[in-house]
Amino acid sequence: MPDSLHRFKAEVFQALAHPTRIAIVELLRDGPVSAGKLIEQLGIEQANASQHLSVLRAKQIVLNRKEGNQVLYSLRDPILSEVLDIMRRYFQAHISGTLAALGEIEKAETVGR
Amino acid sequence: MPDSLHRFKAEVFQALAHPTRIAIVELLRDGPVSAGKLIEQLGIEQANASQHLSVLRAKQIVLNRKEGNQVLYSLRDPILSEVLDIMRRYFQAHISGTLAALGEIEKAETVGR
DNA sequence: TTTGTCTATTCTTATATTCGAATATACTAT
DNA sequence: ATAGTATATTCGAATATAAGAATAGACAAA
Repeated sequence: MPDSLHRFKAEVFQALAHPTRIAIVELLRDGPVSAGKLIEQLGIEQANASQHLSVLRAKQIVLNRKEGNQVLYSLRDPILSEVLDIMRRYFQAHISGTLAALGEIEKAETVGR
Repeated sequence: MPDSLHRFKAEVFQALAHPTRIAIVELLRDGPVSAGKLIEQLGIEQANASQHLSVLRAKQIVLNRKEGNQVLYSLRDPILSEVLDIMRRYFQAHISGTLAALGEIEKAETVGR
């Protein structure tokens, strides 16, 4: 039954399908970071960050351990950094088209008009 | 502003964050396939498949071209297959844990109880 | 033109996600 | 104990996504 594989992958993608959560994964790339530091870097509400961390925890993207007063988060598997690296290449290969598709650009389209 | 990059990546992940759409991408791995063939392989409602294809089109994951009566879909960039390959490795590395996390297993947890 | 086949869109309903605000819990220090 | 700091959870409102049913459009064959 291949669909449980698909479901699993879909859940991982779903967990990564938010700008804040991608930012979190990238911040964890070089080693564990405390929740507080993450919140500071992200510049968002504490509760909101905590919710996103909760999503990543639920899908086992990140691990957390208490360190005295605070909670250290880390990437469970660096393989996920690889995925983001590939996404970076993908992005670079398609910048113009994808930015346009995302509605980030309306200029340069009207050059020939 | 790094956040537009994050937004872009998040949108791609979002597009892939559904079992049916993952299945579609995998079916397109070895070359273009018609919408009809896809629907047949997926075994879902025609309308539903078409909606998922629409999502993939909107995010530029797939390309489509009319071929007489039908519409041929293809992967825009095979790099996405790579991503799925990596996901497969990720999955294999964490099967038991992730299945448990996805609630697919309750057995073997009660061994020591 | 009419009919049949293939594909896309729209509509509705059900469910999920996201956010901020408020609250709760855990640990440290006094 | 009490107070302070760090983190998590709960709640409610707004928005997004998913599915089937029904409909529409595009092309091919007669």
